[in-house]
Amino acid sequence: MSPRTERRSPVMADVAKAAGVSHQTVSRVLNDHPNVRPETRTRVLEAIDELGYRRNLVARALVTRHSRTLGVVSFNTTLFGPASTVDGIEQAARAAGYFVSIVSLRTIDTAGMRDAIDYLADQGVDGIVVVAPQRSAAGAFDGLPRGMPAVAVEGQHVGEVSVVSVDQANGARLATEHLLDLGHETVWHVSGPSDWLEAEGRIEGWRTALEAAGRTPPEPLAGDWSPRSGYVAGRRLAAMAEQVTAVFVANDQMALGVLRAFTEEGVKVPEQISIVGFDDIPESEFFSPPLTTIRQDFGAVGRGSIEVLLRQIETGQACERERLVVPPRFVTRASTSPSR
Amino acid sequence: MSPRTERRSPVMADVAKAAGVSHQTVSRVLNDHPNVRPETRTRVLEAIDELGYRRNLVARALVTRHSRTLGVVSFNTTLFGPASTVDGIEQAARAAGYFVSIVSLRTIDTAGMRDAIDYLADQGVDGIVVVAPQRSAAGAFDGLPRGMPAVAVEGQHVGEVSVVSVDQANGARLATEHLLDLGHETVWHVSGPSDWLEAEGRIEGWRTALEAAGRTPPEPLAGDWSPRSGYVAGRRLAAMAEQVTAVFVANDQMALGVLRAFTEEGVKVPEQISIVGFDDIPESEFFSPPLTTIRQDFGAVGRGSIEVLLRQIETGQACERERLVVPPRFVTRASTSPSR
DNA sequence: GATCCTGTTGTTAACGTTCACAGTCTTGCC
DNA sequence: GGCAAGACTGTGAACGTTAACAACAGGATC
Repeated sequence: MSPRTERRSPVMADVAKAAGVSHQTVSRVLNDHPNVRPETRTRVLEAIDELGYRRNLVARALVTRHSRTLGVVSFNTTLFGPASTVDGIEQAARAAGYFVSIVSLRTIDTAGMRDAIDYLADQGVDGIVVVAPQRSAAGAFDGLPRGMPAVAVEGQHVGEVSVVSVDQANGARLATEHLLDLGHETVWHVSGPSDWLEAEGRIEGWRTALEAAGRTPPEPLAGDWSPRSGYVAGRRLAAMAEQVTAVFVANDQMALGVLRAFTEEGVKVPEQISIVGFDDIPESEFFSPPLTTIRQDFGAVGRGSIEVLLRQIETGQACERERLVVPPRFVTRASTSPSR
Repeated sequence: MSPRTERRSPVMADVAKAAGVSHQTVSRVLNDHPNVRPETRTRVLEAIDELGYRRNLVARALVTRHSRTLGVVSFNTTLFGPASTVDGIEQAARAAGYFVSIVSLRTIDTAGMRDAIDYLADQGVDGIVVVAPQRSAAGAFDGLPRGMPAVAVEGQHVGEVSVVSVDQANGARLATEHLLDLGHETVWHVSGPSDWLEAEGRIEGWRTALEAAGRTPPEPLAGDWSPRSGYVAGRRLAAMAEQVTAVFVANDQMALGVLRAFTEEGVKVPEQISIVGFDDIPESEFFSPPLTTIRQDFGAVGRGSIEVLLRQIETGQACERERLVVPPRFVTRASTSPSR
């Protein structure tokens, strides 16, 4: 093997020599500086093309102190919601010319979150998006390196960080009012786990809507987002089928479990009991019956978070905390009907 | 603001000065070199702690030519399968001390794949995992920078790259044989889109099993993985309910659509028609009826791909292409019954 | 007592880019 | 023709780390 055959990839100096200019001129061409003679520019471009030169972004990051990489800390990207949010983040970031480095946590706790943030900060990310849907994740931002731009998605508005989220309470209100409008006396609720902010918001919206209509909210049944927990709640609701005519379930997966329990117990939906879900996962339309639900625009949340974060990065982290709220949308299908 | 209050983060030289050693000794401590006196080591460690020093990984990457970052190119990480695979990849990579940079494509074509790979290569990743489930993605590896370690997940065994995948054909065989064992005369198939390798593998396994049993495979109904396409296929199958007693559907989402169509048409599952799905998504257990299906261990695929990739990276990309096959598992529930 | 090894430390030079500044060459204008 | 202003280009020094090598001590070996 001659050194020629296995030579390593060309650097800026090689291009410079090939084009008969200085490395700095090559740099200028690459960075679109105005003051380069068109003729010189094409000569450099040709040399780049011929040598197959690719700029070394690591070296660039070292001197500019910008890696053009964004960090994302998320929780269980296997779930539809987080997966869609992260997808939206990734698309938006790439469109803006940023790479995305992801850490997906198995469990949420302050320590794990901090480790994840540290890990990303070490890598030299320019900013961090934290999908922090749990109350217990709040402390994570204390460990943020000073001056590191950050955005919380579905998190609390604490400390200095901006927050992007869906208006959970409003979505829940929409669902509950829809059921009340159909003439139901009251609306039961299968909730998400208590330390999740989304679960809280939905409980709040549901409760508010009931109280505004002069009804006393029944005790919510607690689930954990999984179809199984919905199934368990569904069994309990089926046992009280005499008093229950309408249920607002905090997500579509649990709604599926509720539907399954009702089917097993011979409870007819929507004839006996009406159900509204939350999320609008792709499957919901094909449940039996097709599920009326509240759609969250996860993509918009992802895009919004990148928008806020980039504004922070590009304006030199002006620490004005923003709050971006994405409205949910009511999607009507066949799982609700007027009260008998 | 005095320069003291807004001083920037300390570098190795600062630690060295504080500990009264050279920066090289600090480097040695950080990299666990053997030849450092224990006393010196603790002194350095104390200085690091006191100054809150964090090593600059970008500078390190520049000189070592290793970024400890792995690139992942995937397709629509919103779907359960890809999302789970990517999650497995991320977990395994992080456990091995690697960052993960992700590009999620909207559509799969050779050009898009190449761009994605180039993009990641520019960033200086140490290796690339390509989730390339479509035939049309095959050409993407030609654009791979020479010497860049790479692994294809669910891809074809072409060129020089290693492949990690689930044994689709075997899973389909399991499903089909199960239905034949129940006494069904033949098994119909709702397939995935034709250019997907997984779809092909499942068709192949289904066909093989039927032929081995001396049956002539009926024409498969083509779907696109979505519940809606399953619904469309389901309507057609319901119209032929006289001849159809068993259906193998190429994924659980389409199976949901089929179930919905059957429900609308009054076709009873499993009494009239038995159904087997593929994937075992978390929802399947709560379909009506709960779906018998083939479980894919996406996590194992993700972990396996990282294992193969790291072996390639650490042994200096010895270009021996490996082939790792993850076996699927049959999960029996309530959507199948003996032939009437 | 000289020699050699080995453990420990320091010095200098990369890595490949951008930034700051200093040139040189036009061009236009008096 | 002289001169300033602008366009264009080059030179040197960062950025913060690791690699290569040199230097020095102290003990073992002959």
